[in-house]
Amino acid sequence: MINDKSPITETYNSEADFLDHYDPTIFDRPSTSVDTVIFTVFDGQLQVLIVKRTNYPFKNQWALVGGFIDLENDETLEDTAKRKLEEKTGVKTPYLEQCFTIGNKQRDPRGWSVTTVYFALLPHNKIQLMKGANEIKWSPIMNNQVQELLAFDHTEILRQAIERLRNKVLYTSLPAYLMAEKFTLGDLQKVYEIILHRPLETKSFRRRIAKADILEETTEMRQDAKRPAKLYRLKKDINTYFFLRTIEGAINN
Amino acid sequence: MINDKSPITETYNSEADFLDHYDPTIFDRPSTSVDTVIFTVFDGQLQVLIVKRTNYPFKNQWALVGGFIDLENDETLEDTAKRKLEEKTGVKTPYLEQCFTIGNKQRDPRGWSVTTVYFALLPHNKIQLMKGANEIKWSPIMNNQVQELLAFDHTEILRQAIERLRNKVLYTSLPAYLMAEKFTLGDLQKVYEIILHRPLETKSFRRRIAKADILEETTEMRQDAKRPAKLYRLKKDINTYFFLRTIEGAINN
DNA sequence: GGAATAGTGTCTGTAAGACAATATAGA
DNA sequence: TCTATATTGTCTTACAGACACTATTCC
Repeated sequence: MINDKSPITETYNSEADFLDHYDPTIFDRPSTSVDTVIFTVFDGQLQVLIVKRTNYPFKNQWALVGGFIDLENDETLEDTAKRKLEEKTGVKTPYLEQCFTIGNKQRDPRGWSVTTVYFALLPHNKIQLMKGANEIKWSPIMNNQVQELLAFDHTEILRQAIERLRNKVLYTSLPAYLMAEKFTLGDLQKVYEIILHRPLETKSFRRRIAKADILEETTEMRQDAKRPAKLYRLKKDINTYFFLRTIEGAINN
Repeated sequence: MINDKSPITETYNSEADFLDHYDPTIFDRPSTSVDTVIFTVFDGQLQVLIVKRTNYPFKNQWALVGGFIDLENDETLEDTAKRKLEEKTGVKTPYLEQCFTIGNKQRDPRGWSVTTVYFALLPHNKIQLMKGANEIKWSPIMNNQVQELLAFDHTEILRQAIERLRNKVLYTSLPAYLMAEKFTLGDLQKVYEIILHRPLETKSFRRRIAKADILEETTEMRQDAKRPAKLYRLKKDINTYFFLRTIEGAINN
């Protein structure tokens, strides 16, 4: 992998002159990819989208949705994430947030590799998984991991992404992005509880959501088994709300 | 920049077989770098370390401390950040946090480029800037920017890093990492105020710091002009403290 | 004593936690 | 009616904001 071309020794007259003679192969570069942890909630569990790899390395192992940057067609890193996400789910504009970047010598057997990890939140309803060449499925998260053995360091990436999500749910309205078009406050609370893995006080929860002012009532009610519940929908063009106080729960110690 | 080698069409017998024949030059890769926004506080101002570039592109312009990954010697991205930081400041283990990664087609005139941005917090005392081939200096931040015209998209990177720092200072003990060995509570409050750009309530501030339990008293006092103040020092092996409540200040709206 | 800075007392306000109480459906 | 879930009332607690007050130094 060591490049034996000689380093730049010439001097240039201007920025333009330099760029005219620029040789991108002089220095070796790490490989660069984007991986997206695509979360949804259903069956009472937080689930993550995984894909079976069809190529080496880690051929036939499950992995997070990701891939290399298309230098021709992707304008930005986020474009790469969105492109891959749309390829697999058909969804164009979900909640997408950059999480962190992992880069080191050992994570890829092919050598130095950098991956920027995003996480996406999708409502589960209406998502039709795009079955292309490879298998794809939702896998439930238990104990901060999926049952499948994941390729590369994806188990660790997943663990860190879950931690980030869980932490952020303590002080934001993020779970709203996991909901179907219409939902009840009970539904939303359930989603918070599934992610946080702990029951919340109903009264406090409703006070918080009311304060955030991110929902609007619909005229409809959900008629389930017992008392009907009012259906809400996320207001248009609403940003994630940041609460000034965190839900009680061990952040420190 | 388009690579004209043909893509992989052969099939391999095993992971090992694949790796034996792996050619890293098949696909073009973006350039990958690390930039670190090195903050300190002195003269009543938040300051950032900048270096004058000696090479193209942006020759002779000021820039954040950064550089390319040394694929041979750096094990991880953070190693790259630490190496560059030590080269410039001589400091080995400051507070260092990964901030975000920017990758797009236009940020570098040489083409697709990805940079992972870290921010570091250093106490100003005792730091001897390492004057190597190039000029280096602290530049005060006013209005979320420095006076110098920075290379690449570093002005924007700096802006975002400041935003991140400022936001985090509202609910953490981060500024403790900017302090000299011994300091008074007044000193610490001043640093909070400089970063937040607003005066804080002394009583509330002291309550918060006491709650965080990150400091220990020394027996010494600082004898300044008027009433002496008790000197504190950061406890050993203390983590950043996360407060459950944010200091009042517009996060939403 | 006066000025200046260090440090405390204490009242108010806001939102979270706890939990009891009430409301509305179907069986 | 009873049961289950939805929804509200309200008391307590924790901690931030406001601001007055006290303490300690030098002049």
